[in-house]
Amino acid sequence: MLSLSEENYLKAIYHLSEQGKTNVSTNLLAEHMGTKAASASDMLKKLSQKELIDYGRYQGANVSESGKKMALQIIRKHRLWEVFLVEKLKFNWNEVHEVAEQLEHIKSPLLIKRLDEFLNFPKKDPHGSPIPDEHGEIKEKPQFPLAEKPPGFEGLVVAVKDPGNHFLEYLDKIGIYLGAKLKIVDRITFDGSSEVIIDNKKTLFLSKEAGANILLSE
Amino acid sequence: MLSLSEENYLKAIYHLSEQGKTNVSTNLLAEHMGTKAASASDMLKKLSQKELIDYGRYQGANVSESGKKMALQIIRKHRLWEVFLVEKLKFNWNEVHEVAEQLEHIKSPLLIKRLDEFLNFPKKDPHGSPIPDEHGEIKEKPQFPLAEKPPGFEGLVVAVKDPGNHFLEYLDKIGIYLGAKLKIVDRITFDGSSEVIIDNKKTLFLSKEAGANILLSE
DNA sequence: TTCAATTTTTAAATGAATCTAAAATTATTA
DNA sequence: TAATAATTTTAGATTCATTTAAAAATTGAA
Ligand SMILES: [Mn+2]
Ligand SMILES: [Mn+2]
Ligand SMILES: [Mn+2]
Ligand SMILES: [Mn+2]
Repeated sequence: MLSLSEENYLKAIYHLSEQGKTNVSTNLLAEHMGTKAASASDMLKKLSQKELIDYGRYQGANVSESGKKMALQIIRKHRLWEVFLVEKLKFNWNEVHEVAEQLEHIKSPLLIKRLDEFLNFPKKDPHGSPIPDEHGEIKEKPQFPLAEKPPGFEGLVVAVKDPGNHFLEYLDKIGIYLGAKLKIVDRITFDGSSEVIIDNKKTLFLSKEAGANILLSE
Repeated sequence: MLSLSEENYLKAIYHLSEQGKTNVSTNLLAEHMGTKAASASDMLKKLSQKELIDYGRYQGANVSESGKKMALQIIRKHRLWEVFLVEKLKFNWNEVHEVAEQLEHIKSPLLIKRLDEFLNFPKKDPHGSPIPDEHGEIKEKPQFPLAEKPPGFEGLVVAVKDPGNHFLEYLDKIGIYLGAKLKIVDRITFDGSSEVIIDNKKTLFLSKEAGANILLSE
């Protein structure tokens, strides 16, 4: 059984791998965990001993098959709890992550099975991220950062790439939500920002950064 | 902020105090926690330093005012989660305690406020124990162990004193549940057992121990 | 009321998770 | 490619929760 710290580190390594980074470095991991490199280095050794990651000194880490499975189960729990908080307890989507960070460590297979049933087997968390099934399988339709699509493109807002608090608050403020219909009207060459229309109604300008963080369906 | 261990020890001291024991002893506490006396002794010193208990070397411990408040908040969370598990996730009443033992440590005032609302402000947990309100107030109607009431007495089953797994399973098996109407028909002098009728239907014999653990309303 | 049994505390160790500082290794750049 | 810079690991401490063993205090029985 993994400790709370082991679970959090393993999840971080998995998430960093997903973001393209292969051979996750000690410094990057420490930064993500809010700890120092020495601590991350110790943990890499420990997770490696448990064969949850492939790791060699100075070489960086990658999740192993069993590590990936473990990580996905933790992520499954995290996202199911986030759905619960929003759907049942009326949390705002920017209030759920911290609490889910705690709830994801509760040990009870029955609890997760029943929670999944209670929530009617949701496929997405409140930020549009897919919820792995009990075997760690993820099915996700193709989605694209708004900033990468040309003017004229129309799609639905299906997720945010990095669901940070401030970004979600900003989306609330400007009226962008999951499921909103969004048409790209123009791309400003000067700064890479986008002019968009939401639900055929409101026109908005989104910075390059915002556009990179909003994911659209085809 | 209290650590997980501190919370569990404090709660244990509170529960033991409630069971009549004044000046909770190191050994008794250790036994309840499944640890050794040395560990309990260390923890008593620590909780005393934080002024959550009144304690002097060799003198035993009693919860202080602030300690009682803390303990009742943890118990509030524990019991709200138990209600959630039974009412919403269809757990049996004998499956909830272990999971609630974990869930009670989740730190989020908003979560508990919303959970309480979601459950429609329950006053009792699935074993009939009262749920303290947000100020730590408990209101409970008088209740009596079945074994202490004479033949002829009629009342409702309102709680079990010590909701251990095996006892709850046993109650399920013989058809006793919270809210059942129960009439005491006879008391057997030989072994202190009781003959009872449930819901004016089924006649049963209950051991002295079982009778002491079933609480009836007036 | 004394002294032996019991209880409680303290001392010394261990393992987990963290830190700072120093050493080792790898990467960069002049 | 050799020195320097950056990264990573290791060494040595610290804090927390636990243990075993020994010492101290209390209790209670003769
Ligand atoms: Mn999250
Ligand atoms: Mn977490
Ligand atoms: Mn319980
Ligand atoms: Mn607990």
